[in-house]
Amino acid sequence: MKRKLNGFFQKLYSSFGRQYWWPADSPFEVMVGAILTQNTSWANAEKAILSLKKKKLLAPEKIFKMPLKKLALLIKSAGYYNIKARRLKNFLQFYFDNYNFNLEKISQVDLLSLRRQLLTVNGIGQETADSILLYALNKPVFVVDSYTKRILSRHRVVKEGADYLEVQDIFMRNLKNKVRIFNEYHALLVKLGKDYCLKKNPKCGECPLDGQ
DNA sequence: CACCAGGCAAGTA
DNA sequence: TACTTGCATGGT
Repeated sequence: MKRKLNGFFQKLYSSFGRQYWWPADSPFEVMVGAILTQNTSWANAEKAILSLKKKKLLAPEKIFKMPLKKLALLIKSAGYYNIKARRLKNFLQFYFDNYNFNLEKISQVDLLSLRRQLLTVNGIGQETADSILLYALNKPVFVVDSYTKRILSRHRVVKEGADYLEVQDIFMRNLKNKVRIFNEYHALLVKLGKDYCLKKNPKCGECPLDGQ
C-alpha cells in the first residue's frame, strides 16, 4: 500500500507538477475560501473572495460585524449564498469567542483538539475542517474530497462507499513528510479529477494512474 | 437543454 | 447507521 500510494503521487506529480495550493494571500483567506468552495467550483468561490477583497472586507472583524444580508449579497457568486453567509458568521463567532481572531493562538492548538472544535461549528464538516487545518494552519492532516474517494475506489485502494475517516487513514498511515506531501497530494488528486478521467462518467483512457 | 462544481445539516426510517 | 433532500450560482 505504501508503494502504491507513493507511486500514484509520483505519477501525478510528474504529470501535473506542483499545484501551489491553497491559492490565497493569507491564512484567513484560506478559511473563508474553504467555506465558500463547499460543493462549488473554485472559480465561483474565488469571485466571491474577490468581491470581498475589492471592498477591503476580507478581514475577521469586518465580516464578523457585517449584516448577514450584506454578506450574503457579496458572496452571491459562490452559490448557496444565504447558507454560506450564515456559515461564515458561525465560524467567525467561534474564532472570536475562542481565539479573539488571533492566528498565533489558534495555531498553537494541537491537531486533534482543534479538529474536534471546528467540527462543532455549524457549517464546518470534515473536509472544511481539514482544509483549514492543513492549508491555513499547516497541520499534518489529509483532506479527503469526493474526487479522492472516487479515485481510490476506482483504483481499488478502498471499497466503494468507504467513509471519510477510512480514506483519510489510508493516506495518513502510509505517507511521510506529512504537511508537504498532504498538501501537494490532495491538490494533485483534485487536478486529476477536474481535468482527466475521474468525473462521474469517466473515460479513463488517458488517466496517468492507469497501468499501476 | 442537462449536468457538474475542492459539502453540510437536518429530516426520515 | 444509512439514505434523502435543500441549498444556488455560473460554466460547459
